[in-house]
Amino acid sequence: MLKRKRPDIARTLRAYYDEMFAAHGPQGWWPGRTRFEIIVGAILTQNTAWTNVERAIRELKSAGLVNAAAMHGADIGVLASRIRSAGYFNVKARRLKNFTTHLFGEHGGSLDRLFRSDNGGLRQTLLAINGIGPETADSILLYAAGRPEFVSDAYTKRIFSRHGLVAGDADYEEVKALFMDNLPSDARLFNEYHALIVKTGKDYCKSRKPDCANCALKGFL
DNA sequence: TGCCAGGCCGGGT
DNA sequence: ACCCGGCATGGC
Repeated sequence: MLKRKRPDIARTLRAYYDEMFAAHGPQGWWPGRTRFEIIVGAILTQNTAWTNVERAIRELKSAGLVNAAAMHGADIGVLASRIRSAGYFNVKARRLKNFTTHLFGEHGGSLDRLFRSDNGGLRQTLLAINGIGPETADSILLYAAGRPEFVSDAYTKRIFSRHGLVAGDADYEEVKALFMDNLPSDARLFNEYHALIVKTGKDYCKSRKPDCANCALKGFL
């Protein structure tokens, strides 16, 4: 069913964006130099603090492994030991390999070719790779491929459900749709918006309890 | 000292 | 279609 764009929601989302941007300024995302590094970071940061990911990427770089060919050829045990600081290192080493296996198996190792390919949708292609779920796929699409896909995450759901804009039990696609349906399809806007949400979310509330007394909800926006 | 961090998968109901 | 346990390090 096609949802009509609601002007009031659109204005509210804009106001939140403006408020966060005024408070924090441009975030300069994604924190990574190359498209491949962005993809690696997107996988490594799954349920993990970014500071731990930074160290893991440094370790990979010092071994010359932050490029598709080198990572594809690397021993999975070596990979795991290098990304140890990011946690779940055995799982994530496999996920990195799953990605490069697809990249070389289907696109000759070329990100350009992967991003150009559109057999049934690039998002579906990414989601079919074991270890790439909706948030990781959208992060790759937005920050590496430059496509206008809004990235949702735990912060987004927490903040915007507390503000009554999505249901507390909304799933990933539902939260994403709030933004996709009510904002212009603009990769630069989506880029900055998600980054600002993460920045804000980190200070938003230390507790996950909806009735947390220390929650900054009252002072937010 | 426990709780939390920019999820996702696989097996069970 | 949900629900849950597992995966693991480092910071506060």
